[in-house]
Amino acid sequence: MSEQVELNRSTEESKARLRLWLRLLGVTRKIENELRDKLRRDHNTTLPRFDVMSALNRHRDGLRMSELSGVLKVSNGNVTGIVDRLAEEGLVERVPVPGDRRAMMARLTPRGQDVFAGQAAEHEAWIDALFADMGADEAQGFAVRLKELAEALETREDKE
Amino acid sequence: MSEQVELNRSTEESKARLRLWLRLLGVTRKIENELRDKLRRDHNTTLPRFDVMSALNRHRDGLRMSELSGVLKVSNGNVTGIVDRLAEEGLVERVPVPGDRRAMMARLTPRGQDVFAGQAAEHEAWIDALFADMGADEAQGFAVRLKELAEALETREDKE
DNA sequence: TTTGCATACTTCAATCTTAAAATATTTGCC
DNA sequence: GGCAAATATTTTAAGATTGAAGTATGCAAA
Repeated sequence: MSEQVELNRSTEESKARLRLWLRLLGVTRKIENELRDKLRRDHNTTLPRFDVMSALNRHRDGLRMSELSGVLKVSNGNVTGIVDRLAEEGLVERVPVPGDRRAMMARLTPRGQDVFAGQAAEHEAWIDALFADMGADEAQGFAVRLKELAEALETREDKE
Repeated sequence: MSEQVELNRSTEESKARLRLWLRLLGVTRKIENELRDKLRRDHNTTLPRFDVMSALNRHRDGLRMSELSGVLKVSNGNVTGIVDRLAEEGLVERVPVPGDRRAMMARLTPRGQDVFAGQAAEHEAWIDALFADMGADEAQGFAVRLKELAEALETREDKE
């Protein structure tokens, strides 16, 4: 009978976690959709392009293609295509890595930095408005907890 | 000077919200990638296919194509393609809506229900493991707060 | 009842995305 | 030095995704 109780508790717990996951996914998609619309409307760009430029903006010396895909949590081939298109427009450039001819650094061009600066300022204001419901303290607490969760995920043995 | 203080406070607040958003996005992508791998490895399917079947499973009478895209927060054209592929495999079927010849209901076939049941059981266990860091109470509190945020987002005037 | 706008869905072109194969280079081992 | 395995990136094919255009049907006002 205590096992029955345990089973019920466990099932309830897993249901709670599942609901949390579905909420997380729903909120994230909703916000992504809003940002996508605004980026297209106001800056004639896309979310993946913004993400790439944002990552490169945080790393002024540039990032290797593989580091870029790692940061963005997308595949290698994916960033190849996005960087190709940004490079065609002169917003990003590929720079060879001294000492390793296999590798390539991607980095913002001066024009890319200018263009991104305008996008980023608005982006921050959009986020600010979308999360208006949440004060700074709560947002920070939330972020800290999510960071712990992320670390737990990284640490996890991927045996399953 | 008090305006300077206000500006600083406001900027700090918006930075905290931005960090929260980046964490939310990062955790969501990480988990999506894990689920994608597992679905492919163990069930030879994809995340969008699972999402469609999951939505249809929660609505046994079926959903109109437009309801389906609304629930999943993706475009109409997108679900058309995914339902096409699921229908080819006999997992989903399209049913005309009596009284409105423009509309179509998508619903799981009996085989689709069987196949999905197997996927869903494992999916719940995966989520349970991924969120092992978080107890049921915390997960529920988190979910409640996200729901409030989602409602605030829905209510927001989209004037910007 | 006809005409025009709205609705539901599909199609289309472009971009994004993944997983796997291919290419080029580096590194370790003998 | 030379070869095998590992690493960094690109290419490829299939699927996913969007936004806009196209098609068919419904609805409502004149």
